Amino acid sequence: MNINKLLTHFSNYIPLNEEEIIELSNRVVERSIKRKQFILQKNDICNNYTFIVSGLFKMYTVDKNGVEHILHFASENDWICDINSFHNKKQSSLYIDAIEPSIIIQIDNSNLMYLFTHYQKFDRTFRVLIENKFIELENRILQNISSKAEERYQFFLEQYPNICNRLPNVLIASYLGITPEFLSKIRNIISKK
Amino acid sequence: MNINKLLTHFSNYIPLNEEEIIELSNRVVERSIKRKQFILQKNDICNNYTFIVSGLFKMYTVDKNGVEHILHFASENDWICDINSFHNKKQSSLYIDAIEPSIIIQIDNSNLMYLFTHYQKFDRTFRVLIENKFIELENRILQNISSKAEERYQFFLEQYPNICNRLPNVLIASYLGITPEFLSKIRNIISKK
DNA sequence: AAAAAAACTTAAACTATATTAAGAATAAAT
DNA sequence: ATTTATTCTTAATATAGTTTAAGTTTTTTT
Repeated sequence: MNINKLLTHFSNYIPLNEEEIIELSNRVVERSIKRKQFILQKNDICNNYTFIVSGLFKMYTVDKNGVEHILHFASENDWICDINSFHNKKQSSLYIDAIEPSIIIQIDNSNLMYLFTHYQKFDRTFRVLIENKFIELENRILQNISSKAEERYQFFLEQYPNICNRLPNVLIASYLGITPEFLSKIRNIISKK
Repeated sequence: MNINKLLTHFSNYIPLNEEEIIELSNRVVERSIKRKQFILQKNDICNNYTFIVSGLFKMYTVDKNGVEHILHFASENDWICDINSFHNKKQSSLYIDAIEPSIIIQIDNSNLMYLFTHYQKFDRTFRVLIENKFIELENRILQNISSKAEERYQFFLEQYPNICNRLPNVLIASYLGITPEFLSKIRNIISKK
């Protein structure tokens, strides 16, 4: 059962007891998502925290010229959510769609709030979860303000070995904030070293 | 009393009851910090969450060439902490020092853990705090991967009107990830518009 | 008030990255 | 299996940002 993958994930933070497992299981929904299917679109309110059982997603904006800028990738055992839209119930400016066919488990706003209110553990676990994501983002900012594109690319390959070979370079370039043409040039330079 | 500023800050999230106020008050320490004084240096373990009553701090790395890269500014009613070092008790790669003479209130790791364990409210409040900081960082990443330096500068001025005129341009440039010379050029271009 | 340190500006030469365009290679859909 | 769509590459030209260096202004320290 896919819910087990979620329970194992939680137990990496704080193990859940029987009651918490039941409460959680009753409040989540499993879905199967096709490649290119959206789970969030601009102007929607993001009403779910999404846990990825298997597959791969990208979260991005589209600028006035139609160019995508990728804020996050998320794959198995990770979460994806527009937290700003989710907590403040405001329209999202982001899209989330599947890069690979995926299986996800979602918990919606009211059910998550119920868990937060009735079981301290969830507040705690989601605090730690977001702290870890915050640390990741801090590192990414530091990279962006202090390193050239080539270093950022190398760092990306090292840091995300499990997803980098599942991604076309166009998407990696978008994540790094460079054009695909320039990434191609960088790859050429690296290969000659 | 400066502790009131911290209590008011908390009450913007969830008001504290009498007992919680007492517990909190007994577990924090107030300090006065001079300009240029460090509250965290590289290789130290960050043992405190720091609330700023008044003043202004910068948090940054120093690269191999001795150049500072500013990850965060933090001023009155804000928190500053190397969360990675704090939670994982590992050596920090960051510095935090005061740009202005400042008054701070600190809570150390063991006291914060005590509050987390005994009062759900703190877990909750710190979750929401970090969620908000996460959202800010997401916006900054989006800016960095999708905008030119001029736009990022204009956005910075709009988003932080309270601190931008207290900061020398050298530090703003470092935060934006550009050289001071180039920021000077940008400012010249803007002024001619 | 004077001296020292830090910040700001300008400009020329250089390097990193973007843009445009086109063809080749690969993957996805029918 | 074929077609269609997407991805990758190359190269020439353009723009964004850095480096170096020097002079000026402002702020801080003595």
